Amino acid sequence: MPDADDTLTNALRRRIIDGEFAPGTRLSEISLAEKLGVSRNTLREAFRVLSEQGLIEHVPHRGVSVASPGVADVVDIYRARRYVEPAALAAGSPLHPAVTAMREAVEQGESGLEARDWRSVGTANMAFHDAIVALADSPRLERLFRDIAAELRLAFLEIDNPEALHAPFVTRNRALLETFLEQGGPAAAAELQDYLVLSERTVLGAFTRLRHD
Amino acid sequence: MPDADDTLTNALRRRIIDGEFAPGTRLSEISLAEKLGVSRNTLREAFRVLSEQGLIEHVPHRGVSVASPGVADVVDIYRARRYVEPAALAAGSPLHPAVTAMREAVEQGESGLEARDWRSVGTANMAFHDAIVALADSPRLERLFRDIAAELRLAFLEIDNPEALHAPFVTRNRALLETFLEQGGPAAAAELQDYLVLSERTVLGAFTRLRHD
DNA sequence: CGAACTATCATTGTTGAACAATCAGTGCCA
DNA sequence: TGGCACTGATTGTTCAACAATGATAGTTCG
Repeated sequence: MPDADDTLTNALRRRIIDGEFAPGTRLSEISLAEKLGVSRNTLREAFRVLSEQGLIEHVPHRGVSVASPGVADVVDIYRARRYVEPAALAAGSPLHPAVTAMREAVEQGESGLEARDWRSVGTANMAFHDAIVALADSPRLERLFRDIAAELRLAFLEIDNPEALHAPFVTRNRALLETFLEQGGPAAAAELQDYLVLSERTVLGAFTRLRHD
Repeated sequence: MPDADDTLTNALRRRIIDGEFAPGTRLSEISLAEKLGVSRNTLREAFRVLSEQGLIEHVPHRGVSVASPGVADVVDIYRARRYVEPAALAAGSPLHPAVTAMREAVEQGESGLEARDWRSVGTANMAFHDAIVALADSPRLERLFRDIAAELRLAFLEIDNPEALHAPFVTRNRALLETFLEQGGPAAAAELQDYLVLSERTVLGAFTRLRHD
């Protein structure tokens, strides 16, 4: 749920997340401005925003390129997730509106699994964890997670084995939701810790298997 | 330790944090650009960055103004701090380089207290907590804290009773550091929890005492 | 032959002026 | 008094130009 306005920034953001520009791709001001039908100055403003969000990297006098998260980034992203998500879940109330979003995300993941639409499964997984963070009712933590989730999507794009990446976690999401509702936040938080460790290991495994750097 | 480059953005950032523009002040593009000796376009790019960092608020077609954190913001900021700082301290190693920074911050706070230089005490306090977050070795959490700390400074500016705000925490910082070194991370984390609750109460108290909204 | 140097070129950084789009305040009118 | 068009100011955006920087390629010299 990124800020609805800022049309250009969000359009560019979506394109990047959707993989239209592969991670690491250099984004030329002139050609991209022409492609998007905006002026260089306007495009540069959008660049500054996305750069601050970590979606693109800006090297002075060398332009911007789509971020291409490495192993260190994935490790850091999961470290931050472990700081935030379990604590949010532990303190979250089962009556919180975000629980509805959690449930919907689980169901959407299940139907995506059935249709073997891994892309949709990945989106549902992210929505599930976004809902967990929303339990904390903290705009600032939500912003952090939004940025982190976007970076993670770029990492997923690099891996390009969506089934192994997303499919295993649909049933885990369902189980986590049930634990949360039936046994309460702290029990679910413990389960989420293991969940995140496994998820990180999955991503890192696919990463190092792909390119050795 | 904000990104060293981006001279204009950082210059503006520092001016805002230093209170040159009071919270809520409207920042006119034309006059400010003239004042800083840059063009409107360049200034707008800096605006986008600072807006993303939460230091200024941007309302479309109505310009930007210096953020003026309210009670809800302070509450949220402390919520986020409680998520991050105690956990970082609990898992931190006494051998981490950031411990040196913690020690230096404590000493700087003590000498500031002696000189009754509350401004310097406030800076030292922030540096202390910044060092705590640095224990986690997480660039993304550090970025979160950097933004949060800047917002908090704006809230402090609004209150304008620096002694009550900063002085009580110098001895607490010293005590917290000793607990961390002598009794370990988890004990220090518990102490920090209470510390943050007290700090939040101090800020909120001064806030509601000042303006009832 | 290879390495260092230099010239060229493309791209980014920044500016200034211009105009459209929108908001805020004013005064008019019913 | 309450709504309404009008006006002025500010922001949003574009364009063209130039300076500053980095990358490339070609050249020269050891």
